[in-house]
Amino acid sequence: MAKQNTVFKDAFNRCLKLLEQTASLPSEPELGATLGVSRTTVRAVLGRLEEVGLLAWDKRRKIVLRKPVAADYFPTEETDSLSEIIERSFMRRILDGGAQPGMQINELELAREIGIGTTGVREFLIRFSRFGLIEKRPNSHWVLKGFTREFALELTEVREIFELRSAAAFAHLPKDHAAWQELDAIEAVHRDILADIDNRYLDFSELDERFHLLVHRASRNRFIVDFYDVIAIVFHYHYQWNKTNARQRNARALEEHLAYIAALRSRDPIEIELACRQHLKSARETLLQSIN
Amino acid sequence: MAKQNTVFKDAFNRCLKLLEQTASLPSEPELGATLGVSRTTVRAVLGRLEEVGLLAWDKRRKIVLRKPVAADYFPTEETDSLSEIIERSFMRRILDGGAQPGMQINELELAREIGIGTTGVREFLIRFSRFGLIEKRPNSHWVLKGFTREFALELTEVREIFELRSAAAFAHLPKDHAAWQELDAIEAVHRDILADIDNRYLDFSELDERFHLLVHRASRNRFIVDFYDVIAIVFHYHYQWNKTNARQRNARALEEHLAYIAALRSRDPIEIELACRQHLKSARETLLQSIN
DNA sequence: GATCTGTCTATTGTCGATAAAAGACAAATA
DNA sequence: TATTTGTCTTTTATCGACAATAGACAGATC
Repeated sequence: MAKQNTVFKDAFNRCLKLLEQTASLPSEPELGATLGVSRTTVRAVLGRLEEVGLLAWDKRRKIVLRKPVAADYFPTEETDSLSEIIERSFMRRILDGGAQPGMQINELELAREIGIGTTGVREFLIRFSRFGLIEKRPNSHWVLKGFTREFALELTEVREIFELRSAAAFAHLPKDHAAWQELDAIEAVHRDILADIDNRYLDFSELDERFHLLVHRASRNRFIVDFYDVIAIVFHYHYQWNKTNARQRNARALEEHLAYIAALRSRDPIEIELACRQHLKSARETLLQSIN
Repeated sequence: MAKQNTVFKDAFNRCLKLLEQTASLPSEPELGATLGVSRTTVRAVLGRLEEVGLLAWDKRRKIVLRKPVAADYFPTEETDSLSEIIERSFMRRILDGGAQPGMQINELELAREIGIGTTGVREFLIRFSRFGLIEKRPNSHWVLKGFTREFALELTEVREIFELRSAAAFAHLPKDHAAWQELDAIEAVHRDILADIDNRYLDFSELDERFHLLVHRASRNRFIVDFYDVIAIVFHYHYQWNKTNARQRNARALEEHLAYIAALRSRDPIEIELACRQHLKSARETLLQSIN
């Protein structure tokens, strides 16, 4: 096969979700915009919906015939794009400890294990190299530098420089800037999660990313914003991996975020710096604890 | 062809340089270490040297038969690796102004124009994307963000943060650290070039990179050191492109470097910061001038 | 006994081919 | 007249294949 049709399958699944709530579907361009795919894909989805008897489709008339059931959905394994599959698989290896620093990475072997072609692996490794965890020896193999203490310290050093700067810049955003509204929304989610912390503490990871990215964006500097990708991926997988004391840890981080948000609202540089430093310090400690 | 033999050709050319100075060649492993290639390539080089009558090769005996002439060398176009070719070609497009911000980048078209396969182009674009000049729309094209004023400002902002920090760290390196010797060597080259500035002002570009990279390394932070790649590539091509007042500009930068080096030697944080800021300021101005 | 060479295998770099997905344009419809 | 649909072309994502290069191992040589 030349190209996986994951875009189609994922769009199809998301379209089924829409079907659960409406009696008919909108026009092709509108549907395309909703699902974030091209009309070509929309038509393929509609075609399949008709085929399995979910939809009567004739030009502009798209009538839902029955509600979708679980069996109508494509399995989730088939909707993940190649890069998602390989990233997860690769990070698991690194974080699960099966991978020692200094180890060689073999493209072909990796490709076989994940069940994809070498091109995919190569492109992934190139993209991934910017996270500083691997390094290429030209005309030869990649070397795993490993998720070490040094890595974590170097990462957090730059993070702290950038975030302190971004937080300071946040205070200078004009009052009508969309970031303030987003900050309100984020704060509300914080309170929601805290109110039901025992059940929802795992929602923190995603919220954490959303909040810090918002702060970094205030720098209006693409290099600072892009660097947040590195932090996000490390913390994302770190949260998935290290679940010890997760409830307590996340509760504490949520409280720190609330203090940080309040400081941002105050627009007082000193308060902002204090709250930011306080939170970054515990984030660093959490990360370091998981290494040794 | 599956793979270019540029490694072989480049090693061959560098081996010819060695031949100009000796009457016989060392063992295969030693030669490999000198040229930075594997024994396989060394043997291919030796084989060719024998073929063209430059060398009598029998096991350990490798006697030079005649001095190489210009015609023995492979043309330099053939010794550049694919990534070098494509990088140069691509940067020329961006900097020469033929490329407007917002423009779409077509992989196939680019590949045809440069005369390589699409895989090479894709991998290059992925690697290149970390420089912040292009951006990918998934399942669709790349977008050129362009070498704009905003780009230059964002780049120099981060550069200044990192370099000030690295310069401060430099002062704390132990006295016997190899960096101090390298600093001496770099200073000597500065004086050499200044003494013959009219003929050698174009040597500045390479020296500039060597000096600033040394400073950045003092941070002992891979993210800071890696970021220097972005700066290096931009300034490298910028120097090649914008030759107006190059002599004067480089002479000034050389003087600033000397003051900066003296400040580093003094280990006085305030002097270092002053000299560093002074130089970074004029570097930024030079870069900005070339844009508008 | 250490290093070198001959030989062989393993791995990377690059290509062209092909299905999926995006996107352009004109005719149809409301 | 503004959308929508039908049809067609262009472009990307992914694969497998193969030459260049790296690297391993045993026998040869100093």
